[in-house]
Formats: sequence, C-alpha cells, structure tokens
Amino acid sequence: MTSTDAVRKDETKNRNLSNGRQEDQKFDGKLSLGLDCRFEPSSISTVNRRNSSSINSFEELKEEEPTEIGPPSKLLKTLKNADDQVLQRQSPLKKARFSVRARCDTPTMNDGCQWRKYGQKISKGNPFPRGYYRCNVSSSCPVRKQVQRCVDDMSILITTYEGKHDHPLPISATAMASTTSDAASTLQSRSSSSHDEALIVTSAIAPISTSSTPSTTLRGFNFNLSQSTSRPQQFYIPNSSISTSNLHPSSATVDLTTAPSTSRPFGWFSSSFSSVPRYSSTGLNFSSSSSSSLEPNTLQTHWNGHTGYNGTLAYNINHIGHPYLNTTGRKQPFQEDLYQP
DNA sequence: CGTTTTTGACCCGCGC
DNA sequence: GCGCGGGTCAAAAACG
Repeated sequence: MTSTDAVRKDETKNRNLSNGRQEDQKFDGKLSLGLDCRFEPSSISTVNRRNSSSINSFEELKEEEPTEIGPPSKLLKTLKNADDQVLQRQSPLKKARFSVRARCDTPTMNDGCQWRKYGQKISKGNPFPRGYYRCNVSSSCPVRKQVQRCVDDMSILITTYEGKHDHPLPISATAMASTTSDAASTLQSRSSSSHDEALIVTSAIAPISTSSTPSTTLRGFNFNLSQSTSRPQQFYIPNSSISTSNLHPSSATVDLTTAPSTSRPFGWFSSSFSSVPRYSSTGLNFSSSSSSSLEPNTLQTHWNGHTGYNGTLAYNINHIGHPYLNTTGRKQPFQEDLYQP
C-alpha cells in the first residue's frame, strides 16, 4: 500500500507537470471564455423562492470545512507536491474558500481559468453530483473548485473556490476564482450586515463597452481581470449578496442569483454601464481579455485588498454565447438534462 | 494520438 | 472501533 501510494504521488506529480506545460502555453494566448451562465428572467422571478433555499445551500458549503486548518493527513500527503507548498504558504491557518452562486444552465461556470475535472461525487442530501475541478493554468496552482447545483433550485450553480492561484494571473481569472476568501471577507466587511445589501465594488473603470449586438439579448457578462488601471468607479450589484461566516471568515459566498426588479432585469447593470444595451437575459461570464480595446473596463476592487493580486478586476459585458462549451471548447453534456427528474 | 472526462475505488476525518 | 461521507486518485473511455 505505502509503496503504491508513493508511486501514485509520483505519477500524479508527473502528470501535473505535463499538464502545466500545456496550460502555460494556453496562457500566452488570449483567453476567451464562453460563459454560459444565463440569468433567465423567468428564473429571476423565482429568486425569492430561492433565497431561503439557496442560502441554506451555501451555508452548507461553508460549514463543510469551517475550520479547515490544513487537513493534517491531506496536507502531509500533498506536502510532497509543490502544490501544497504553495497551499501552505498561502493558507497557514486555513484554506481560503470562496463560493459563488449564480444561475447557470451549464455544468460549470466559465471563470477564465482552465479547470480540469478530477472527480465527481454525489453528496448526501443533494441529488446533483458535485464536480471537483483543479486549476489547470499552472502546474503548481493549488486552486480547486467544487461545482454543485443547488438542491432547491437546479438552475443555481454553486461554485466554491479554494486556494489562491500561484500563477501570474494575466488571465482573466476571475476575482472569485483567484482571490477567494480574503477578498470575500473584505467585501463583506464593507457590505457587512445585510444580505440584501448591494455588492459594492470600488473600481477603476472606463465606461463599459460591449461587442455584443445591441439588438440581441445579452446572454452573459464577463468578469475580466486586467492589470490596467483607470479612474475609480463603483459598481453596485444590487441584490447580490456576499456572506461570510463570522465564525469562518475564510469562506465567503457571493450570491449572484438574486435578481433585481422583475421589470428590469439587471437594470442596475445598465445603469452602471450606460453603454450597455438593454438585455433581458444574461449569462455570467468570467473571461479573460487582457488587452482589448473592447473592454477598457477595469475595476480595481477591494478584492485585491488581501490577496496579493494587485491586478484590477474588470467587469466586462460581452455577448458571449456558446452554451454547453466549457473552457476548452469541448462539448459538455447538458447535465441539467441528465439530472432532470 | 494526445488530452480530458468519467467513474469506481481508495483514503481520511469525523461522529456515534 | 466502526461506519459514513467527503475528497482524491487513476485506469479506462471518450473526444477532437
């Protein structure tokens, strides 16, 4: 057993290394994400229904490992890997966790990073399998994410990020994916008490532009990371909620499923970005377009506060829509269909 | 043919 | 100590 385990580790190591090469190459290119998260107006109306359930679901997540202080055995196990060295470095006390809830039709949110699925499990109390992904952008990147449907509303996708990216992050790795808990706790400290409070992102941003066809409905908006800076601005994301646990500040959840008024879905967004055409449904898109004239929108967010990522976070509205394509462009089975009762 | 996903098995922590 | 459940591994299958 022990010898086989050792062999396992080595194999894993080698495999990871090879993967890393590949990812690095991808890194050079502009990463374009097709995010398939859609905010259906109809589903938006169901948000209220969700509120109770969804909150439960993500609290579940947080309680899973509230005090995950470097899992002893796991940590030791992984210590052999560079991954874990990074992990330890970044989280001396506990793994940072950052959950994002969003309505999404696709199996997983495209957040700008390359993710490799390494497992799937049916968790108790939830008929929908939980997917386990690890960041594939860098071979040593310790970031992992878990993706699971909300048990009460399968249109809601709960993505939990864990760890920090150890790579440069030129990528449009999303703030969510990259900054994890620290960011979230920071955010929460700002929007503290109320769950219904708008998410406020202080930013440096230029007016957003969109390449999407104005006449069509916006299916997604992108969250981009870029290193550029601009004039400060604030984003208000009403009805989104950030929650953290006082007990476990290292994990936080951003709830993007809560929609604004029904008559004007995402009106808040339009108001923030005047150039954004009116749209009725959206997809949440975390994409990476590092240097594009199309999206000079870069926001410096408080997310950067503690994360070591001083890059700016750019929220970019874009018309993207390749549902059922993941980051690699590979066709993904529409899992919802599979889960359909 | 190389890469990614699937999936069953395994490992480990935790509660009883 | 035992069983359960979550998380991970890795061989096989699927995909482009």
